[in-house]
Amino acid sequence: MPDNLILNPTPAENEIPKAYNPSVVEDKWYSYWLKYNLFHSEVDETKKPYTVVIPPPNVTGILTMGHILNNTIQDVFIRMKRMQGFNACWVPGTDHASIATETKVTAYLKELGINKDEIGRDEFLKYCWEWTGKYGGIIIQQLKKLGVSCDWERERFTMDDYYYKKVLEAFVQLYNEGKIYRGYRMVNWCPASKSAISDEEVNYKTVNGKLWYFKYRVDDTEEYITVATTRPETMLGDTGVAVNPNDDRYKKYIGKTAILPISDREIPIFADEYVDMQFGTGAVKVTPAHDVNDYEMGNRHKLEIINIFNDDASLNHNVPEEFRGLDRYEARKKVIERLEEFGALVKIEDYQTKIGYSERGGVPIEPYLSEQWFMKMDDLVKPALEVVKEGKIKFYPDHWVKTYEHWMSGIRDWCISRQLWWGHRIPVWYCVGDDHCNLECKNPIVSSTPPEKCPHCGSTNLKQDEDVLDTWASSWLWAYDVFQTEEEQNYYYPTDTLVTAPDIIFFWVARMIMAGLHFKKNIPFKDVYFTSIIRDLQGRKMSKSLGNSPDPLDVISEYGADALRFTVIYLAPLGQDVLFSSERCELGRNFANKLWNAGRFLLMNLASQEANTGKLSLNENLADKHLDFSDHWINSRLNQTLMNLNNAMDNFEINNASKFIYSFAWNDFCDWYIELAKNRLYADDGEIKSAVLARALIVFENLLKIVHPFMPYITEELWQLIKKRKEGESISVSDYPVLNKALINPTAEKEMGFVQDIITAIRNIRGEMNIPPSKFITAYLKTSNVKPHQIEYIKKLARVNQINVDSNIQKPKASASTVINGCEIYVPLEGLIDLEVEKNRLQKEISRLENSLAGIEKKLSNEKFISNAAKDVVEHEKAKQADWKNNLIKLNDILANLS
RNA sequence: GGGCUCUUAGCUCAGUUGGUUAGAGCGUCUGCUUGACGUGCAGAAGGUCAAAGGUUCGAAUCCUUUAGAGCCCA
Repeated sequence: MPDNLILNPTPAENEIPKAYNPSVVEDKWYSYWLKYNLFHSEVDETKKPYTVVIPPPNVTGILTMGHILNNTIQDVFIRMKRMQGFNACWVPGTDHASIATETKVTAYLKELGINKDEIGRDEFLKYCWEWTGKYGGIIIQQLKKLGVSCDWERERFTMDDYYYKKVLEAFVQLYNEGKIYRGYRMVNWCPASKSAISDEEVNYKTVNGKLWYFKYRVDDTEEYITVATTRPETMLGDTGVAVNPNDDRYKKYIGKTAILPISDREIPIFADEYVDMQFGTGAVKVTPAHDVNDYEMGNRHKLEIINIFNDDASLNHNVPEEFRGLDRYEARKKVIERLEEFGALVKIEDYQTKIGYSERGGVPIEPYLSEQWFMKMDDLVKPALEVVKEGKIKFYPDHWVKTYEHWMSGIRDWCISRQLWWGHRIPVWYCVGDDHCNLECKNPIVSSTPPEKCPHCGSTNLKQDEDVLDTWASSWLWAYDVFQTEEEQNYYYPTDTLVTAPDIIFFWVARMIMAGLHFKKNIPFKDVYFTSIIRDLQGRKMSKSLGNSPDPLDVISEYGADALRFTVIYLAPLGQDVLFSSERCELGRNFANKLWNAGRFLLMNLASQEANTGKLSLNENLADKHLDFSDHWINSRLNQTLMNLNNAMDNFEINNASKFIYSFAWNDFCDWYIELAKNRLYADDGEIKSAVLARALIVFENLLKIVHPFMPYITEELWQLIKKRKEGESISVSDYPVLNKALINPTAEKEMGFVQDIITAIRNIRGEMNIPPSKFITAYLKTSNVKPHQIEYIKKLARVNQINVDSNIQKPKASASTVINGCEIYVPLEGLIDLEVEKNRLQKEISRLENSLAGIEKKLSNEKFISNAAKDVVEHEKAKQADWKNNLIKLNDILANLS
């Protein structure tokens, strides 16, 4: 129990606005939290850490609704744990986003008429840093508006010196372990960014394309062999024609050569099992340099490999003059024209095909042969798969485990080099050499610091690899290298919860698990929460190009950060997409306003009490005095809510948690408890008044605390208003309410339920009979169960000025009636009652009861039910049957005597 | 083609291991300036739980099939 409540001297009734105004409150408290450094964490062996690392947004990106959801969820976890006494540490930061940033800077320079290649690497990187400096802070500032409680002293960037070094060291270690190698392979080439990309960065789309049929003349004959292709332009690089060895149509051509039109090249016709006899004509053109399958066939049959593309997918010098320099789609048209002229175009069919697009560049990728760095996946994958299978790392929702397993089982080596400049430059040097070079000088020199000379020949003429690492090959160390000392890593790692969007499960989550297990010999996090995807009301993904994404900052200024936070959580069930529009934030705004007004009501009473008593303090000891069933009931509801809330949070059902809180605050506390409390607050006994108010304030403070992780600003404001706090105190570091199961009180809940049912029943009659709220009525309760102290509440809330209770009461004439748990309720309505309306009302209730009873009687007359069902289920059904029967008899009686 | 998810009130969704008269928010209708709140209060209407079959004393819930929607991977 805290010290005596000291009245906040400031709030007079007229100073508390009727509606909550977030804009004046939010900035005030955010600066306050930062001023007192409430979100900073230091190693403290006496406290248990709770660690979260932010999924680092692109440094030059701007805040999206996805970030809002993601970061609100993280903040709910971290704030709750902080209040629960954990050493909560949330590390924020940003990602350099190699391709995305470089693309933006390149485009910007182009506008200025500057060509990246002309200014060179160093100059270009200066522009990148300038760009980062200019736009890099924006998303961080936006996040602060959301009210997130990150430890800003720990803000990290993947290009920070420390982190940069760690990325290189990881590369060197893996190289020395033989897990990184260089190879000339076919990769996914993005012609827009002129770089290789990984398999995961390719998105396949179904497009309506064509299938073109060409005929190539078979050498030394007048016969032709017809092939089908979706990519005519690649025929310029054809070096063979393949057929299935079992295909009788083509057996006679195997071993002969075909004459490639346009280029006039002689290419072999050969047999390979890979060829699908059903596809097209059963004969396929083979372009080893530009198709993965063709490449493999080319290797098997030692075909010539002719690369026909430049790095921007225009055609190179390996094609006839007239095609050189053409873009691949221009070239396609021209090839088709030429073939048609030669009479080699047989036919064109519509054909649906899947085309891989570069996630970043947005253009179709090109299978392209080039020298790249690869990381072997086999050894890294095995342990990473195990920890998830064994449940050491848990996914929420858990169906992602299957997706993860599926991907991990089919993963190929990871292409980690990118032909870009912005990023972690591959720590490999090559000896350019001089006269003293020997054979070993051909080996790359791999070192996290620049070598001074070639270890083999001593030459200082070294050249660093031009490429940078895939961004994910840096951010996969995020879970621990954001901590910069061994002590910190030992304390904060493994982290606890990762909250991230499911679309980066492979890019990032899987790779962090691999890195954590490999480099730190421990999992990077225990629980992974995969967020919903935010869509618009039509169910479309929010995207810039569609323009269907509201600017979160606009939403915040219109509705308030708390409203936005609460709304997205309330709307986002685990594993389910969310259909969002900013108007939906009315839900959160209204809830904030409800809390505000509940607080306002209590504060007004506090102020008036202060005026009456002249006392500056409210004795909180009175909170245990003059208790009645409604007090036991609200404590029961509070603790039941805490239990539900804890369970929901333990299972990462965060939106359920928000619903429990919402319903407790609105339905239990505001609609019933405060309304009931008014009776005693307006009574004459000063001590009772104080007791009720003190109690209500305690419940309210607990309510504020459980709302706080969801709505930090308004709860801080109210928490500061209801009681004088010391400078630097904050609800965000106050003690979280602890569940007291002993206060969950079935008796009080039952008693309250009965009172609520009676009140609702009378209100129902009032509504049906069109009795205006201003008119007070008389009611009769035929029962012996209603206790005197309940009657005052019923009178107040049902707007009844006189209640007569007796087990032998006679039904007054011309009254509306109903039966609640055996209690007959009569409302005399002389002159007001419409007999027909009343008859219908009763009849409706009777037939509803009859239906229910019929069902239950069928059940109970079934011997198998009696013998098979659990005892308590049978008992329960029997009790229901008795109750309903009783009610039904009474209702029928009332109906029969209606007059 | 393989895998995963979904289909419950007009809309968006809850519904724990099968056992309540299937719930909430929004929307709709009716009434209301009831000394916190009209961003509100009170009341009401609205559902054969996608379809069919099966298991069971009992199915929105478990199983099978079908139809439709979406996502991921090839």
